[in-house]
Amino acid sequence: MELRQLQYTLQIAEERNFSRAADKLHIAQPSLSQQLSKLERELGVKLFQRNTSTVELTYAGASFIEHARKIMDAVEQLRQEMDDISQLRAGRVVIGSMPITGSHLLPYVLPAFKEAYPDIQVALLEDTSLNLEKLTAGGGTDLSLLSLPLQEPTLTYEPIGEEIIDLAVPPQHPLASFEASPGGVALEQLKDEPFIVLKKGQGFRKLTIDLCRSAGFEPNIVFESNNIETVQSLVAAGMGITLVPRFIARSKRSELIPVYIPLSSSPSRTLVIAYRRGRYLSKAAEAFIETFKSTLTQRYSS
Amino acid sequence: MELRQLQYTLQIAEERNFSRAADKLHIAQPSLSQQLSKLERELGVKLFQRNTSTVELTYAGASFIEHARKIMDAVEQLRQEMDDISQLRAGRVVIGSMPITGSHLLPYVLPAFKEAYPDIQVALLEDTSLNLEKLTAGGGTDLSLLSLPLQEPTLTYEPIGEEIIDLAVPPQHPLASFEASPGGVALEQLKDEPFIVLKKGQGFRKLTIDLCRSAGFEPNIVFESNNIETVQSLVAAGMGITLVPRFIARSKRSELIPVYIPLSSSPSRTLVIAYRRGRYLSKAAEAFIETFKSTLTQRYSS
DNA sequence: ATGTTTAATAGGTAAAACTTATAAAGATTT
DNA sequence: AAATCTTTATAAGTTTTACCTATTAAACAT
Repeated sequence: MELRQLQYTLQIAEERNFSRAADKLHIAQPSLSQQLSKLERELGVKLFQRNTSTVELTYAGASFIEHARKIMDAVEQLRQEMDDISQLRAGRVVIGSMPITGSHLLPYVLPAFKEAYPDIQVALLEDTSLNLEKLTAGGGTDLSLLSLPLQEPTLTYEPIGEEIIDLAVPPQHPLASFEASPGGVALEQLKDEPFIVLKKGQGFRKLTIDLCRSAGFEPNIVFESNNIETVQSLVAAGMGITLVPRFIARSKRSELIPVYIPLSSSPSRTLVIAYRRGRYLSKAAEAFIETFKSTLTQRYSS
Repeated sequence: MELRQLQYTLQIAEERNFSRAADKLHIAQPSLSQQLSKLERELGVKLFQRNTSTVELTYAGASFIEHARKIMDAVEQLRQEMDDISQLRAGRVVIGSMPITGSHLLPYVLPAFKEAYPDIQVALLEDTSLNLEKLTAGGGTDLSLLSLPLQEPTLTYEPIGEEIIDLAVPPQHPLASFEASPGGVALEQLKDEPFIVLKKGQGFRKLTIDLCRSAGFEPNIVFESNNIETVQSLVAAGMGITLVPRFIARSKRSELIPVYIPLSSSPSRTLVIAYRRGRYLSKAAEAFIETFKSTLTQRYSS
């Protein structure tokens, strides 16, 4: 039994005439006779009582078309669904992000994506960089927002932007006067300052420490937190200083606002969307990357 | 899209391995790869994320097999239904019969048929011979129980039995003494008797009159009824005499019982099952004819 | 490193679905 | 009543396609 045969049978039942049905099906009439005969032989049942003048359904035929209609409907539904997915009218992307990036970048990207592809589900998953890499490598997420360098060799990535890293100090701090300074502050000036940083496992902690080391000193860590917001609040309260990605500063609206000062060396981190090397990227995932890139350049390049 | 491809895809999804799936499908592995590729190309969607070591469903693939399973189930159901019909485990026969035959023959046939083919619906339709012929010729019934000769030329028939015609007289009638007589009574002896017959349109009325005429007299009709039972009751009550098909006499159990006497010429009528000439007979209808014949010979031939 | 197992590709064959041409049977028209 | 039109079925030939075997390329295990 073939779908073609179901379709042919339905058409014959509708037209009650082989020649007309064949025309509508864009095949020659003999093909139709052949296919129906073959089907009837296979089923062991006559579907139509026919002679040269009339074509009418048998009991078996009536039962057949009833079922056949349901089947063809289901096939049409399947086809429609596949078409929706390929046209990005449906789908699902699981995205992993670091808490820092997730809360400060995605709020701009997700609405744009939802508008462009309203029927694609987006699932969000926050974790530390290290865990995200493992998850993505194992297929737990389709994409992850990370910053270079990556540890997992099975991951590949697309860069989506450079993020300048600024210094954050308490308002009453001597360096606070450099806020508007075009040159900014040199990292070396911070070697005796008390540092507040993120806890281990978070990518940005490692970046902060690496920057200090490359400036020739080991940072004096006086406090650690899992939350970059907490870190900033502590800084604003005068507990110490820290480095922060610039994107985060902008969205800070709370009571305790530190002073953000550019660093003279303009250090930066590269944000990437990482995914499994060699793995097929779903169209939904591809669309997400595209939206992400265009949204960010639109927002931050100007 | 082909049913074959749905089946193949389901098998791959089950095995998550092309070679093993190909084995189970009894095809070579390259065929499976080809068919899946072709399907994916047609749909514009990758169904499986695969490399040499792993085969896993994509989002689209998961959605596909969900639909595909339903479709294959429906196809299986259709196949089963057609098989049931061809194996006579389902179907429907519409049978027409004359009131005489219907009430006296079918009660023996229908139970046997129901037992042999419990899931075939039987619809019964009683009418006069003439109307039945028209109905059957027009497709209103699949089969009709009639007696020869038929008027409609588009009908053909299968004989199912000869039915002897007896004379029925009141118990106090002079001829009643011939009840046990081996030779019976000659039709000619009835030429001055008052006849009670069926009304016009009923086949047996015509037969009765024709028999009298061929015996050389016109019957003296003193009463007419649509119902053979009424006719017999009137005879038993002494209102006149009549001719009756022998099968009917046997089932008479009421108060008013006429005396049945064989006729010396042993006239008979041929009962037939009639159906449209050249028309495809459903297996259910064929089965009914078969059951009818075997039931009657079993009952009356001994 | 080597051997094994995986899916994909290439080339050839056989099945089958399609085509055109024609026949047979009813219905319709002259 | 003969002829014509219209219907489905059959025959023969062509094209498409699903399949096979052989082979390749990549990943994994030993």
